[in-house]
Amino acid sequence: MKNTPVTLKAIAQELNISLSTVSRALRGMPEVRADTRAAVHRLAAELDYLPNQLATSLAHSRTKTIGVLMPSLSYHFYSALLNSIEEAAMQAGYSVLVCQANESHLREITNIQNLMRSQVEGFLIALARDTDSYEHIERLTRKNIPLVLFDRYAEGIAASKVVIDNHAAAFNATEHLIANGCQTIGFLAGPPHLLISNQRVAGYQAALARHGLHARPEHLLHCDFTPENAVAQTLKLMSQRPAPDGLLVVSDRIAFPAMYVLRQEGIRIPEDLAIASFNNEPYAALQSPGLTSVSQPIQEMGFETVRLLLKQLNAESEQLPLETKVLQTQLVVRESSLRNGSN
Amino acid sequence: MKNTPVTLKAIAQELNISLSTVSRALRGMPEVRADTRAAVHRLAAELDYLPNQLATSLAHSRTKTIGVLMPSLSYHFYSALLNSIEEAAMQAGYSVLVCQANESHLREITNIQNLMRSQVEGFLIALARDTDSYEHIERLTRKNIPLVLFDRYAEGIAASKVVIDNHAAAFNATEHLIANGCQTIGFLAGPPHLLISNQRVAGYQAALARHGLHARPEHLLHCDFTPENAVAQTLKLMSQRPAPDGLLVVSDRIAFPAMYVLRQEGIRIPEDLAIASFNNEPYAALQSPGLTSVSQPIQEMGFETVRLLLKQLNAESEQLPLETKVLQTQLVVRESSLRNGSN
DNA sequence: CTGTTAGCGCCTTCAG
DNA sequence: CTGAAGGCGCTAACAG
Repeated sequence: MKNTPVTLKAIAQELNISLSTVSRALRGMPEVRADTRAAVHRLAAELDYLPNQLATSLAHSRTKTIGVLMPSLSYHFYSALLNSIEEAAMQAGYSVLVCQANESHLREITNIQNLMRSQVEGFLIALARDTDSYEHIERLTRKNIPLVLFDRYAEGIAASKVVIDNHAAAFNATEHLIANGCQTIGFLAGPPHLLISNQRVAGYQAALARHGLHARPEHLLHCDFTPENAVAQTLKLMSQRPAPDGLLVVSDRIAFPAMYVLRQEGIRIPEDLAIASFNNEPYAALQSPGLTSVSQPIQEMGFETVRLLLKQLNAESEQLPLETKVLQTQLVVRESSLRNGSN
Repeated sequence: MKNTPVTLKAIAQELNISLSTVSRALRGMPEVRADTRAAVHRLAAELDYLPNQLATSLAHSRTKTIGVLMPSLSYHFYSALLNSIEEAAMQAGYSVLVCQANESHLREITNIQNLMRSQVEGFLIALARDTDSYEHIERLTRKNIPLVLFDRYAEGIAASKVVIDNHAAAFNATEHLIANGCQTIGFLAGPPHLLISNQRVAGYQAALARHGLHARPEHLLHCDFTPENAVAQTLKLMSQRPAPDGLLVVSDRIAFPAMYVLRQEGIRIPEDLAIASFNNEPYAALQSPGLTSVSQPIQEMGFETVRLLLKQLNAESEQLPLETKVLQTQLVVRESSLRNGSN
């Protein structure tokens, strides 16, 4: 026997009062007599009543929900970011609907549609690795749907965003390698169309130029973020002549497999090859040697992202000026890039 | 100007036909004339119509959604599991609503409530670390709400579950250490009330007993899964006399920091201390030395979990017999536990 | 083949 | 302070 769902109507009938009175009592509206309110609450508790959120949202035409689109939750960076986003959203009284694109452009598109169908009031998006056109995002902005991009964005999308200064961070990290005696610095980059990767490449190249070092194209290799590919590209890079004595990596996710295979190959870090990377995942500190890495303010990024979205959600006017929040990063220096002889 | 949401009614008015005809046309019901169907589809596409899922679900009293409750998505194991669950659910035409408890009992309770309010049709749950009473879960089973526990379960909950044989896996791993010459084997366990941890402890102790080795209580230490605590407990364990020459760890999440601090301390792996662990996360292979670890069939676990839930969702009778699916694990042997001299 | 009606569970006027 | 009525967007009989 299927127990009939406990609804406002059920409670009302049981108590021989009207449905609307029950609704008011349960929502703590002041104009309900104390004893009927008490009776309602008692019965509701007893029956374990939970409001049907679908119905509430439908009636309100308001879900108090925001959609979050992540490239992949298997990256520690994004799952950590999700935590801060969830917390910030909760504090503001919003729920979060999370989707992962699994780095796929197609999946990103269907995820956005699903979130739209679920009537999310706004979007928080970091682009998937494979996303190389942006009509699905622009469709959102055209409809004036509140949207904030974070971390992985793209140029030309008319949306607010929360990002770091990738160019500057890469510039600094490269200078750090140079200061530690590196003369021939390689770069393991992300996919060629990934903007934040390209910005980091540009910063790296600018630093080389600034210090009169030659940026050799054969020392710039692209990776797709899989460990296998990272290993392969690392080996390829090290087979170039002259071999690099320094290495900047676009992400710890690539740096870890790289360090692994370098150890296998008997290449000493940092003596033969100094390494610096991005994201400063917890595991970077647990490497031997510890991995020098650009730390991103994950907590702040999550909070800022939500803050910018809330601003749009609460805005009176439709056309809010776009904002770009650039967060500060910090190079966390560990042994992987420290050479005794230099600096 | 806020663009009025595009609804069935809007399309119907524009086309001067009835709302239900539009509905039928859009859902591909056969009894609609070809040309009106075409007109409807054209306009819907033009207006970028997306059905309001809240309304659809309300009308159907059916959300085709299952709630997934994870201890934390920052653990690679669980985010990988989520991927396979999402895939299996999608194949069956279900959406997934994910929550993370952040290892908190309280958060787990509120997450369940939120998912109930969202009218999920069933639950997939792995218990949070801090969960040590189960009324919130039993409330679900009492209401006959479809539920499958996976990985982290508890005894006495009347629910189907998908698990591994923790006792056997720990027994095997311990025997493997013994075969590699370990005489004094320590165990870094999880929190004292975590069933799967206790099962692993029992398996470890059984293996020791089987081989006539003494299970010293001072060689069994509990960790809370934070890296800091893992480091502290590792140091504490190694300060015991006699010092262990073998170590079993309840999870790679604890083994990684442990290996790190052991290296810091100049303790050689596996020469001084052979190590084996659980979960076989991708980083286990990237460690130096590679970490021997019990591999769980993540994909299969996700699929089985969904399959058992679907069975309940599609069941005619209310009271389906409970099922427990025990999946096979495999000890992936790497250098961390291999000693040349022994075996 | 199409329109009308009622209803999913809840909220919100508007009367009383 | 309480009840009745209408509506949120959609589906599902029931007529025609």
